[in-house]
Amino acid sequence: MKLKDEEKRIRIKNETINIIFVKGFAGVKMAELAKKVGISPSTLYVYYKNKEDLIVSICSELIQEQMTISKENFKEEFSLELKLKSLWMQWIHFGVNNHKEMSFLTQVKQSPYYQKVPQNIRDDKMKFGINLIETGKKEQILKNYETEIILGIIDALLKQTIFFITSKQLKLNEKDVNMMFNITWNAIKH
Amino acid sequence: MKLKDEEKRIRIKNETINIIFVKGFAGVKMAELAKKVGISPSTLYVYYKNKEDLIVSICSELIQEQMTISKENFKEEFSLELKLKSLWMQWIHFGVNNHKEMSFLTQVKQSPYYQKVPQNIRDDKMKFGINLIETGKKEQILKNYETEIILGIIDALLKQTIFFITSKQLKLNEKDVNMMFNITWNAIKH
Amino acid sequence: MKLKDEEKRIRIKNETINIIFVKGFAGVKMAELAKKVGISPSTLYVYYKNKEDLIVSICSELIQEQMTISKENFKEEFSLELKLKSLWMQWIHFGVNNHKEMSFLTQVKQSPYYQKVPQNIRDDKMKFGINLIETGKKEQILKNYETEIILGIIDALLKQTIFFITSKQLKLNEKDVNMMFNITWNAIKH
Amino acid sequence: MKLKDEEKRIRIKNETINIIFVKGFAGVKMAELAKKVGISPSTLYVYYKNKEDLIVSICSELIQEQMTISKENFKEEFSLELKLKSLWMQWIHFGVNNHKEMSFLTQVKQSPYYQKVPQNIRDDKMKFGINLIETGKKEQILKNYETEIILGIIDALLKQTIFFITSKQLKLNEKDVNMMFNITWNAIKH
DNA sequence: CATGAATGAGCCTTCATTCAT
DNA sequence: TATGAATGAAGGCTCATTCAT
Repeated sequence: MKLKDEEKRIRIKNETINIIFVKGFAGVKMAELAKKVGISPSTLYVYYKNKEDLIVSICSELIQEQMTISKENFKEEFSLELKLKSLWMQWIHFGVNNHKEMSFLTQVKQSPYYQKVPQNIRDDKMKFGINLIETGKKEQILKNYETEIILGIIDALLKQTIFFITSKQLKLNEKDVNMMFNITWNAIKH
Repeated sequence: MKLKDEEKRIRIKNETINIIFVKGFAGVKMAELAKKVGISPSTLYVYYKNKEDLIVSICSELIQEQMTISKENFKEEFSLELKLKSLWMQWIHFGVNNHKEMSFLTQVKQSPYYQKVPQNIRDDKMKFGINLIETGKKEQILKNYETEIILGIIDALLKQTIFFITSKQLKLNEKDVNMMFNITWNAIKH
Repeated sequence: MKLKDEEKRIRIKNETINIIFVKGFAGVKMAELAKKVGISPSTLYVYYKNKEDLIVSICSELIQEQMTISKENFKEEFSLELKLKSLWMQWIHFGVNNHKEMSFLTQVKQSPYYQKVPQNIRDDKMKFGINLIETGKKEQILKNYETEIILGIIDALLKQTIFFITSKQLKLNEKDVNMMFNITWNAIKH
Repeated sequence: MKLKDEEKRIRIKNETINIIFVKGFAGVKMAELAKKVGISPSTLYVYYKNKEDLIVSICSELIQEQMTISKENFKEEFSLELKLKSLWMQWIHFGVNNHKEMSFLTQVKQSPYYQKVPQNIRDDKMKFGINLIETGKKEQILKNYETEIILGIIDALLKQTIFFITSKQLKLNEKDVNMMFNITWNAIKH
């Protein structure tokens, strides 16, 4: 019984992400969402308090999934460059394999709903990277830029790489992805 | 006989941009917009056919303004690096001084309205940069990456720089902006 | 000066009739009418007090034109049958040559505007026919039905004949028109 | 879970017909209609997709009701004259007892909405009469006029009869209705 | 828990008419 | 007189949410 419910909740979540990917943020109509999931509109309200709760919950879950992945496969014995590269690759994989989810996050971040995502979740999101970078700066492996700047550069080039991969015109191979990482690394390393 | 007021059209435009900046894309309600401009809702329809026309027209105008600026102050005698840096600085200035307009464009691009912006306007937007880059590749000053990749790298780091400048926490000085250009230049130069 | 104005009034009238013929009664938008006439919407209000006045005035004028035509070519020395046939032919001609005007009248009669046409104009409309019929009944040439019934029968078959002529599928010749009159005459003659 | 209420749909239908009868075609305002039915305006959209659907659906239903009635009580063994008279009487009864519905149909037919009534429904409407008439022409009982002409004559006199009966001034008795049928029959019989 | 009908609040848009020149 | 901009009043429709079963 409990399992079945959880499965329905997941279907709602996936369908929401899908609709936003296809029709954009304004395309999420509760009635249409219900129809695609194959349930009644009012049943949505059994699983989520209201539309805001639906969007914010999914958003929070996605952020936390993203964080969890960062922590896995993290080898303490790697050099900073390798640690970062390993993270980079994981993020690329996550971004490419969860293209729709990334699109969802991008759109929610520009909407008023993002304000409602609990502060701690929004904060935690970057903590992992921040730690890594601050260590790198202390050990004088990374340039002494403000942490936000280094993070921003990584983030900008990472997202651009994912965009390249998922865009239909370009077909990036593994060498290209390495190249993009090298650009990033050269930009921030001492 | 009152004359249609170009100044009024501009006020509508600015107020629209302002509302989108403050409340996001879904916040544009024709009635509220009219109120802020100080006219009657129906008067909006004297200047713009409907909401879509309002958004799309403003978007088209902004893109064209942006292009016009690229063409000014373009010195044929400069080296490629200086040409690019000059463009870079202009774009930075434009982006920083037209922060709200940039936010408007970003949001429209993710909305279905962007499809309605005339194709030629959407195309022309990048032509200027494309020419510069292809010349640079021919002269072996730039790396032989696909043009879209070089453009994408420039675009990602440019936007990130503008974000740094306009974000409240960071206060980038001129040296920092130069630094961001150097990162970009190093990433694409041979 | 006066002439020019009158000519403009007539253009407004004709365009109104035309629009109703093409787009139906709901199609008369003051702004569109003005555009078709080639004047400004506000100029309409120089010639007609408001929309109701426009419709009602045109309607009244048309009814009176129709009446005037009945009186012309009326030969006192004709037999009743010939008088009626002569009227019948005139009405047919009027209806066919003023197809759009007839359509206008038909539509106005079913609209609330018709209530605003002065009672005396609405009454007078039929007086000519009424006199003829009452004389015919007295002289026992026509059946002794109530006058409204005889008038109604004539009216129904007359309009149907006009409809036949103006409908695209049927092409009535003169013989057919005579035939339709004979049907009518047989229906009412003693 | 409340069940969609067929009875409510019928109330909407009747109220629509009523409003058009009293206020004419332009008088149908969704909000007012809802008020008269005793529901919320948005509830109308549960039963009909939009205003056009409301009008067109009701129109189609009425046409089909009218056809169904023609088929009932049709005696194959009757002579053509009796068959026609039987139809005539049924149509008269229908027209008189469904005065408002007839007024609805008349008005819709002159509006652009009528174009949206499915072609097959519009076509079928007359098929019954057409068959009867063509048979009559073959058997040389009816005059050899074009079928449309015979149909038109019947239709014109039928509607006029209904108008006589429902008009307040005249009170037709059964004899008068017979008389009107005889006029019609004489007009078309050989 | 599940549902589909029902709704109120709100939005975009139209249009006859008036205003100001 | 002629005009085009300006507008208030209204109408159609949507949609998140609740009601009643």
